[in-house]
Order: sequence, then structure tokens, then C-alpha cells
Amino acid sequence: MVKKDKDASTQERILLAAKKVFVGKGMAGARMQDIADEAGINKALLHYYFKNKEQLFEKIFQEAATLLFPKLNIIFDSDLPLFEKIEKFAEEYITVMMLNPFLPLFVLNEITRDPNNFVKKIWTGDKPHPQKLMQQIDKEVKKGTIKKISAVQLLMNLTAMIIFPFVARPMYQLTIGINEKEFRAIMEERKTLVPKFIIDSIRK
Amino acid sequence: MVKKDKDASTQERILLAAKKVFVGKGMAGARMQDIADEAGINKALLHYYFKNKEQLFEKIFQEAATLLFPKLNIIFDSDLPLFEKIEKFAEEYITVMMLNPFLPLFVLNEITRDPNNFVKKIWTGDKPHPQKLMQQIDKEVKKGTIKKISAVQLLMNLTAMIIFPFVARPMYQLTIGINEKEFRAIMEERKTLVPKFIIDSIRK
DNA sequence: GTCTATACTCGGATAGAC
DNA sequence: GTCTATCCGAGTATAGAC
Repeated sequence: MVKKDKDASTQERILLAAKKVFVGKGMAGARMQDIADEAGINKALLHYYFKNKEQLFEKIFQEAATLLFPKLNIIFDSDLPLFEKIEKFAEEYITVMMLNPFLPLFVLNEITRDPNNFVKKIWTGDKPHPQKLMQQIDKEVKKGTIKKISAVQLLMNLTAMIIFPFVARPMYQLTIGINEKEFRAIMEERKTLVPKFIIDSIRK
Repeated sequence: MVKKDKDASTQERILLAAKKVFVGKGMAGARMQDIADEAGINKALLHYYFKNKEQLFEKIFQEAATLLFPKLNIIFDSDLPLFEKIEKFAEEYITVMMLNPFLPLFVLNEITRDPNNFVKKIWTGDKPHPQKLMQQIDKEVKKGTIKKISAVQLLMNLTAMIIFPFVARPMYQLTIGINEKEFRAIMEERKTLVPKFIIDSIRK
């Protein structure tokens, strides 16, 4: 069926182009013309596939958020011991983000811009719930197997050290002068370094 | 001189309004009408004070970056021992950002958007140079007074744990349901918690 | 300095031919 | 499905009165 294949291909090119432009410039900065150019089509055809900018944006944003968040719960809720959970989290999350290094800033921006819309449109029921992990932390503290620290603080430390480098990459590149390749190597190392760093800190 | 006071006051109101709008919506999302409304004037008067949006934005952005970056070097270059330097850094940086919690995301965005412009317009000679701090770390590692870790990695851990919570605040608020007041308390605690966390990790 | 009215530009969206 | 041409609103910027 020639027609259908062609449709799919154009639609696919549009989505790819839109992702690139939206993630790079944000909703407000992105231009439908940019997306059309990137996809190798014209604006009219773009509107043929997606009624308006808003709708196209929602699609992309949902895709992005879906890539970043839902997998978290699998790790959060698993029955692994605390240290292993931390190791797995770092390993898997950094791996995913290496493939989409600009997503974190994009998503954080849009959450900040309009938290309510985010909850309504994106988190329709299954938002990240680190509660089990946090209980696990509290329990270990109580048992005395790790040093005293509040679960929120530990969770912040963990997520910050994993996510922030992606958000602040250009800043790091400017200040300490690392290039693309070096950045990748650093992030690769962080998959094991961050868990080690944390465990060294909280282990008694 | 009545006229001059009035000038200053209007200009001041404009700058305050512009800061609020730009930081909240970014360059692309901000509307001159929003800024005018926020300042209690009309668009024409806004253009009387600032020829165009671009110029007004540069002013605000420069102000923001000036608030965030230059002080860093004072700490970076000081002669304090490593642990004290880390403590001071966390304490001072969190204090500054508590007063302007939305600046970090704003600045990171604009650096990402256009790194070259940032270097040209903002960092005219005195960008952050953590090199001395990094050498200090290397030296301590070599002396064997702290565990083996690369300076870049430690610097990333430090900056991530301090800055990221501001950038990701809405995300934390949505996922773990903390409110404004709780966030402030958490950040207050982090002034000492983060240095302690780091030192516990790298101390032999 | 401050306002109202208006010119101009950009970009999202549509009409209509093929 | 895809294109060219065009419309139209939003938003920046200016002219000119007070």
C-alpha cells in the first residue's frame, strides 16, 4: 500500500523534525517554518498532518516525558536492596539520557512553565512515585545500617548528580572547557562513580 | 530634581518587571505588553526607555549572570583548605539563590540557547575559573588525604547538588509533594548537609 | 515623560489548485 | 498528499499630541 507508507514516512519525518526543533528552542521559540524546513516539507503540509502548533507540541512533549519518567517506577518499586537500587538507577538513567541529552532541560522547562498542564496532559495517573524508595531509606537509617539522612535529601542528591550534568553541559563546557567526547566519557564514568560516591558517604 | 527621580523610578519599575517576565517566560516567551503591564505603563513608554526587546533582555540577562557567577571566583581562588572551601561555597551559593530561585534555570537556558552570545556579551573577561579549586583537589588526592576522584567529577557533584534543586523544584514539588515552605527548609538544611555529604564520601 | 493611535513585521493558519 | 498563495492575528516598534 504505497499511500500508507508514504504517509507514515512523512509523519515520521515531521515528528523527528519537531522533536529536534522543540527540544532545541522550546515551545515559544520554535517556528513552524523551522520544523517544516527540517522535515523537508512546507508549512501547509505540516498543518495538514497536525492541526496546529499546540497539538504538535503536546505530542512531542508527551513522547519526551514518557521516555524520561515511567521507567523510574520500575526501579523505585523493585525489591532490590538499597545500594543495588541506587546503582541500577544511575546506570539506567544515565544510559537513557545519553541518547537524548537535551530532553531533561526541555522537560524541566515545560514543567516549570506550566505545572498544571503537565499534570493534566502528561501524568494521567502514573507519575513517578519514589515513596517506596524513600521508605526504604528511612528503614535503613532506623536499622542503623546507613548514616542518618532524610530520604528527601538523599533522593535530591542522587537525582541531582545524575541529571544536572545534562542540564548544565554547556556551562561546564564553557567553564572547564570539556568537549563533546570528553563529556560522554565523564558521563560514562558517572554511571558507577555516582553510586560509589553516595554509598561511600552514607555507609557506616 | 523631581524629573530625575521620576525617571529613575520608572526605569526601576521597568527593570523589575522585565526581570520577572523574562525570567519566568524566557526571551522568546516574554511579551513587551506583559512587561509594560507589570510595570504599570504602556508599550510606547517601554520603548522610550529601551529601544527594543533585545536590548532590554541583554540588560536583564547580564544582571542575572552577574549575580550568579562572578562571586564564584572569590571562593574558587581563596586560600582556604579544601573542606572549608566546599563548606563556604555551599553556604554562600545557596544563600544567593534562595533570593532568586528562578535565575539558575533562566541562565542555563540562555547559555544553552546561544553559548557564543553568552561568552561575548556576558563573560567579557572574567568567567568562572574553578581551575585553582580543581588543582587543590588533585593535590589532596595525590597527598592521599582524600580518596581518589577526578577533580571534574567532584566539581560536578558539588555544583549539581547545590544548583539542581532550584532548577528542578517544580518537579520535586509534583513528585514528592513538598510545598514552598518545606522547600525553603530543605534548602536551608542543604547549606550544611551537602558539604557534610561530600566530605563523608571523600574523606579517608 | 507619558499617552493614544497606528504602522509594520512575523509567523500561524487556511484556501484552493494540482 | 503536496504545493503556492494568501490571510490574519499577535506583537514589536514608531509618530505625534499633550
